[in-house]
Amino acid sequence: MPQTFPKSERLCSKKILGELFKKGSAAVGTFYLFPFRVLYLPQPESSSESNVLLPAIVITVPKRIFKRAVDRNLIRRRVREAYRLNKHLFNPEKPLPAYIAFLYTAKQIISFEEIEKGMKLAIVKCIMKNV
RNA sequence: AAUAUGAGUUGGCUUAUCGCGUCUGAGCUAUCAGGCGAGGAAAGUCCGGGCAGCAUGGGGCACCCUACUUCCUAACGGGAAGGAGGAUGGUUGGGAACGACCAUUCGACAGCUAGUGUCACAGAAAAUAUACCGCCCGACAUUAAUGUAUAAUUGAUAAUGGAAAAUGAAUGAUGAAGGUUAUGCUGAUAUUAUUCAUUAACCAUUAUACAUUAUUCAUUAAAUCUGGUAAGGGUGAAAAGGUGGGGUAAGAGCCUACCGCCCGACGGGCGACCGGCGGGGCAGGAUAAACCUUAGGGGCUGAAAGACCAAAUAAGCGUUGGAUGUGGAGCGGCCCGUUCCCGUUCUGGAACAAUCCCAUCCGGGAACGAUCCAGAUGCCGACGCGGGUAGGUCGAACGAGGUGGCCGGUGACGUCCAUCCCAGAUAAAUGAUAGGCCAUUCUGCUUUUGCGGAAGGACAGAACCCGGCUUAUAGACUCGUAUUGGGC
Repeated sequence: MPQTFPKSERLCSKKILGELFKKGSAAVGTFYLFPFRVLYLPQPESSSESNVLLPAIVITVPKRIFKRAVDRNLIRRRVREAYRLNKHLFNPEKPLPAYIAFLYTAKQIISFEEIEKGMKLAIVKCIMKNV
């Protein structure tokens, strides 16, 4: 699996984002794992012919905690890098979630090693839950 | 050299791997190769402009902004040069008040002499120069004190003289009761006269010093009144031009010299302004970042502007098809429909009945219908237009552009020439890992040099674009100034 991160793996549609963050939706699965809070949506049944696609993800860093844009940029880039280097953990033969949101919830900037460790655990847990 | 301070420049470098955005070229389906890829502030969003849409006849009011002069600029609240002023330091003139020169530096610097308002606390007083305190002349004769003079009075002391009264004594006189034998004698007590002594109120005279009272005069103080004052009142951010001299009852630009201030014309400067000259005794406290006045400027909204393409979808429009249905011409057989006639029933009316009239249902009879033409309405369907959602394209990366040079200008800046293309995303690219170097901090060994180890790299992330301003900024470098130390 290539370690690329093209546009198709980034969640940009406002509609889907609204669906993902809609409060109380039964379709959205959620769990907490330091330093993330993860939201995900399963694949719709109708589009079963394109099941080889990897999920589209979105990363958020709260502005309320990190006031400066530099800090938010740094965290987002580290999280994205951790996902890019570890997304091979997703087994294409098993059903994958379609959309994932990683919400960064730590109160301070943590190092790349810790983020990578958390990301690995989060991906594994995501697969387990989705099955 | 160090330190402080001001101004300016810079704002870690590099290699490899894996990635990201964009452009170009191959492929034209995977993909591959190459180029480029955050800042001086990208920040705050405080000014100004480009650009875009909307609005808009002219003028005025309101509101907002600007405010020494000249210049630069597309424009500005920005910048440059200058003017006046302030602060600090130095030199210097003067008796002082106050100046002159030099260096550094600061600042929104039109107008309180258009009008209105405000001025806490302190202070006599914060704008009316009066009240108050104070100072001075005068009046009044009031009070008090002192002094002088005169007069009176009272008291004290001393001396002299007199003396009521009291007490005592002496000498007389009278002499009751009682006693006694008794004319007589005695006779307490009492009364009284005289004399003396003591005490002594009191009186008179003289002397002494003092006191009191009254009057006269003088001085002082206090009070009252009239007037003159603005020198003084030490508080305050700010006190009614300042200093010296004269002057005065006390004072005062009241007078005078100097300083300051105001006015005038003259000369210099594009101008702000400056210079000397002449005149004026001097009015005008501060505050306009109070309202306000004067002069100049400002249409409103911002790229989430705006333009375009366009699945979906509502209204609407056009073409066309279908069924329904209207009118005319025309044909004619049934069902059926329409029309007319007859009968019956029912309703209503003619006051009631009869009868008649109107409309309706039912039954019977007669006539019409094919087809063609006309214009219109509603329904259903198809296609197209329209509309604009999801989405996409443009706006949007060649520009008041950068760099270098000549020339002009004190300078900001401008003309010209050469050269370069230097981020362009849209849930939003610049990251991760590993290594080396650089600088910093801590630390071990080491006399230093040096050899190691650890930490970790200032402020901070483009979003339509420019010109500014403001704010943040570790460290390094350059220049100026000041102080200190050292050397020549």
